[in-house]
Amino acid sequence: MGRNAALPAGYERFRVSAGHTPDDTGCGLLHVDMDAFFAAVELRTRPELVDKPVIVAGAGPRSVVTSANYPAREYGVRAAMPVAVARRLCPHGVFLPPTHGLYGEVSKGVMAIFRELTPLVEPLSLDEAFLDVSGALRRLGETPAGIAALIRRRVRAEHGITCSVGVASVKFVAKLASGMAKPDGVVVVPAGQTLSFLHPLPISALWGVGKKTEENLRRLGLATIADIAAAPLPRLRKAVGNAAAEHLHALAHGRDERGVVVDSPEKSLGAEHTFDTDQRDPRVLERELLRLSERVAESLRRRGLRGRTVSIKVRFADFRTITRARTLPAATDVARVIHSTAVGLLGEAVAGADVRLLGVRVEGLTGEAEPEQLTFDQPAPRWRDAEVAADVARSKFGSAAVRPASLLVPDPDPPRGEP
DNA sequence: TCTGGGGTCCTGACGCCC
DNA sequence: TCTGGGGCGTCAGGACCC
Repeated sequence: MGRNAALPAGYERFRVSAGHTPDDTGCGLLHVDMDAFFAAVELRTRPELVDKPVIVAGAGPRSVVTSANYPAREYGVRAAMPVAVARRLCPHGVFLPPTHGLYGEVSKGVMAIFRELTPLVEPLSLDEAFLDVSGALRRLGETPAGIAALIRRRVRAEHGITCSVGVASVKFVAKLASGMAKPDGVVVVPAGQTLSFLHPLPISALWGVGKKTEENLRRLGLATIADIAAAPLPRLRKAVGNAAAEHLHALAHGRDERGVVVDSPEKSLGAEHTFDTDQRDPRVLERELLRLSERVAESLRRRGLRGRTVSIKVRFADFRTITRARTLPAATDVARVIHSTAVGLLGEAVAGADVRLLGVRVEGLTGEAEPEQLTFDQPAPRWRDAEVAADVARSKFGSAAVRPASLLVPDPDPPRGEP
């Protein structure tokens, strides 16, 4: 849902409006971003709420806002804000629980529209994607801005939500442009005006500059993208490290060689849970690790993946966060194996401390078909068979159909809103 | 204000092997 | 036998993104 920069003063010339379309020759890259996606999807079935502040958020005491419509934003409500704060800012707002399955379906439909127009589609998340349309212009008999308009018409007509589009000659400029187009608009940055578009903007507009990097750069007296472009590389390297310095310097000069990547393989897969109240009972923690391991193993198997490195994440009551990892002799997609590894790591990391969050992640993913290294302590393949059988049962009878016995005892911190 | 859950990438330290 | 260095894998942590 992006960092929305409102259209800065003097940037009207980049906006597409009735009777005005900036020169879009050479602008083959589009960034399409749904407006307040989750909230917009919820409003399709609750049209009476359209002009009211609507906030999509979890129900727990430690939940945060996942999406807020524009009326809610007028009260200062933002994504990632604690729900308690959002309620204070907007006490009469309508708070809705997220329905993730539905967002996934709408997202699929929207991405399908994109793929009808060009095969070069790179989804970034459920609600946004880069499109390379340079090869599709002649076939469609359209200009880039024309394709942007077509996309917006179809998304609205077929899915009942609005989106904003940035059109530019390089990816990250298209992304900045879509943020400025919000809500429900199009911004075109002519190829020849890329630098005059970029240079007045604050450094925080650059992809990869968050709070910490911004502080580091400001300490050097760098405030705008023009300052970054003019700064000597060695100075930048000292402030933010080699990779980030090269990256930011290139972006500040309007250079972004990255093309649209259609299929990038997943590198890791994980699940985590924040307890409603901090927990220190080892039995509760191990049971939560089992639940998380089950979820991770299930989604590995669903995707036909296995992973070699199991890592856990522990956030303590004081918000200090640690990770611990162990690499296995062979890749796995078996919950039992992931869980026993995670429990071992947890024992080493947590000694009677209050735990706020637990996470399990599997990295070093390979396809199921890739050869597996056999070892003497290979877990009995029966565990995997049993878990695959449970997958089948769950797909037939629902996710609660098959659970390990230890997950059936009363839980002091029951998971909420399981899809 | 008091901070979710899903990810990616980078850096530095360290051990191992050649 | 000792030493050094490069390359690589692993691990931990931090920053960033949506």
